[in-house]
Amino acid sequence: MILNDRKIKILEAIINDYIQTAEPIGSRTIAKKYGLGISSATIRNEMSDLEDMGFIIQPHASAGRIPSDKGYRLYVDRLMRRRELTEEEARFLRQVIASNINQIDYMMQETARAIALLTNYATIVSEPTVKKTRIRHIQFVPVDEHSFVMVLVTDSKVVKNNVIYMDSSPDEETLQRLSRLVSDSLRDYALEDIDKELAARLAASAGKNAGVVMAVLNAIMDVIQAEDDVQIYTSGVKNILSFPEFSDVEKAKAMFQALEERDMLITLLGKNNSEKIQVVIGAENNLALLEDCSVIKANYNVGGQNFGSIGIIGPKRMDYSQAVSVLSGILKHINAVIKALSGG
Amino acid sequence: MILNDRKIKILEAIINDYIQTAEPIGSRTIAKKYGLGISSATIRNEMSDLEDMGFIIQPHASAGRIPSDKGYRLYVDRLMRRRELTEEEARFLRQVIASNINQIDYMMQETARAIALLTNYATIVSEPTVKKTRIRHIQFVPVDEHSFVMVLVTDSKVVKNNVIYMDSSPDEETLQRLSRLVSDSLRDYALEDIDKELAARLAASAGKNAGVVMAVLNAIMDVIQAEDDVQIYTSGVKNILSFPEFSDVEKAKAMFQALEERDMLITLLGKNNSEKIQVVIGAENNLALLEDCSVIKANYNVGGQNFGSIGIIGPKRMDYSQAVSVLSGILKHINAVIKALSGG
DNA sequence: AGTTAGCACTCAACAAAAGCGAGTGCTAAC
DNA sequence: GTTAGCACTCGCTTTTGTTGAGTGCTAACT
Repeated sequence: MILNDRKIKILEAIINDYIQTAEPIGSRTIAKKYGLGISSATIRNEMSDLEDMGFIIQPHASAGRIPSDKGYRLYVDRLMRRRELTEEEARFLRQVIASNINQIDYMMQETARAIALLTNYATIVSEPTVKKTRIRHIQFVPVDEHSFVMVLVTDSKVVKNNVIYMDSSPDEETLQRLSRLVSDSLRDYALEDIDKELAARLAASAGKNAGVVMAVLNAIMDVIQAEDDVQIYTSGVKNILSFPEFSDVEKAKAMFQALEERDMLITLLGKNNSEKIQVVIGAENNLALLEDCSVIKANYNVGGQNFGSIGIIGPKRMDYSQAVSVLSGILKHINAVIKALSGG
Repeated sequence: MILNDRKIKILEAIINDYIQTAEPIGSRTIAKKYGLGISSATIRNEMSDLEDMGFIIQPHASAGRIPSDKGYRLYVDRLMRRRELTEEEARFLRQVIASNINQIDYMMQETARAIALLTNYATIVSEPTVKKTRIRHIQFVPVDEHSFVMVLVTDSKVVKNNVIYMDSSPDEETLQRLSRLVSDSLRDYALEDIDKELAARLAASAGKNAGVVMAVLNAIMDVIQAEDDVQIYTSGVKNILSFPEFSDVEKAKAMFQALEERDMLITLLGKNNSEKIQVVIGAENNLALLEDCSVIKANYNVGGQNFGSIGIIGPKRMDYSQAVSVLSGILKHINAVIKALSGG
């Protein structure tokens, strides 16, 4: 059986309608609503074919049809019209990014928020670990008699700070001197390469300030530990409640639960270096808990090897077109900003 | 009519039962389940009195009774037994706080999380603004040719950092010198007192580095702006879905919406200097959207005048006893830690 | 006077039954 | 190849009963 033009038109009508209404649609309704110039009976025959070919499904005998995963796949790959962002949306995204360039982690959180706001879908963002990045600079800043701050800048320009408490914090001069010592000694070390042994060695060279140096290195190791893997931010999870497919509280709860499982989200965002936008439909993600969802995802580049990802999660009948547009729009901005900042 | 001992016992039974089951309870069930040594008919008479006195309500004619706000109030004020935290719970709280003393904002976020985890209620935490705090130290740390970090320490020991981008960032020596200049000039200034005029004056004194100084002061003003008011963190909002009173998706959605309204949460946490734990029951909070909820809240002290608040939000039939215990437990730890850290 | 058994009454909640209507597949005519 | 027509299906909504937990009242009992 061949997928002729008319079948495609009908399939398109079914999918568009279902995306809008979340209700199965029947032949008569298609005939009336979408003037295809053919009768409901003809549509009926074509729909029967489309079902045989696996593009649509009948949830139960006397109901209309809904798209299958395969149907959505066809739609996304060949039918969907990619729409442009409106000037307003583009401006909003630009603004969110521009006003958060000072801290990349914060920027990614805000990005997730902006996407969720714009699309009304849940959004997850992963931020790459700093483990593999190298130390560029360390500086100590006095706080009070008992504490000082260690500021750590990595070569991916991530800034971490950590307050270090001591019985008695060194004076400003000493801190300054130690800053230089530690900074010079550790420059270009990868964070993950700092271990107890190195710490001991460096502490020894600090003479009577060994305790301070030791505390600092412990703090650095804490940073690594805290970041164990990637950082995951979610936003707009509550949007799930708006979709009729989750109007059963139990289902909604399951979704919430799923979206709190770090491991699952990491799997979901996947690990690959593609810079393309990927669409994962329904069971394609191989996660039983999320088989009723689709994900639009893409990677963004943070200095060479380090990829973070952004994913938009919605029901399978999500507005793929919009989600793809928004995601591609935001990626453009992020990549531009990151490139510009990293002194390109 | 007098609230004699027997009435109180019955009221207590009603409330305890309702907290557990979320179902109205009738006289016969009380007689059977709570051996009070009187018949259901007697209980019936007493319940009729309790209803007249406004402590309980009949949701509809042929249903049992549920506690009214007034009933809960009596329960909280006079009947409730305050239970101790288990050793395990206490250990958990201690550990959460201890492992986050390095950054107070992060600590408060984690605290919210811990409470939500322990109680299964939604938790909100507010962190006081830094506007009124005074600058203690400012230090610049180089990042790359185009940027450096400004680290700002206030007298409440809050640390903020902000990446500053320039066409060409000064070299390390210059940064060091400027750090000292700016730090010395601004020490003891309240953040909110930094304005354009002061900025211009200081920039002028920096000679050819006026641009750098100006950028820094803009960044500081950004910090103030970003913090416009208080910072609010929420956690465990999804717990709401577990309560039968929100099993209707629309109601749940309304709650989610409400818990995203900053202004409402700020009102909810209120502003007062009491260090006591306060219980706000149902409509007492004067927020129509949250009239079906109760809040257990308390302030914690961050250096003198600055108060942040923690609030636990649940349905009116929440386990007040547990919530109060957890909150008082955590407050003890937080106050102890903060006092210890602030070099007391 | 306080307590209790007994009874008529109410009403939400559940379940079965009935009817509706959107949908299908098939057939026969165009 | 297309379409009108028709019998049939079956989930949804509405209706109608039925049940049972609960009440208030009365009369008898301690």
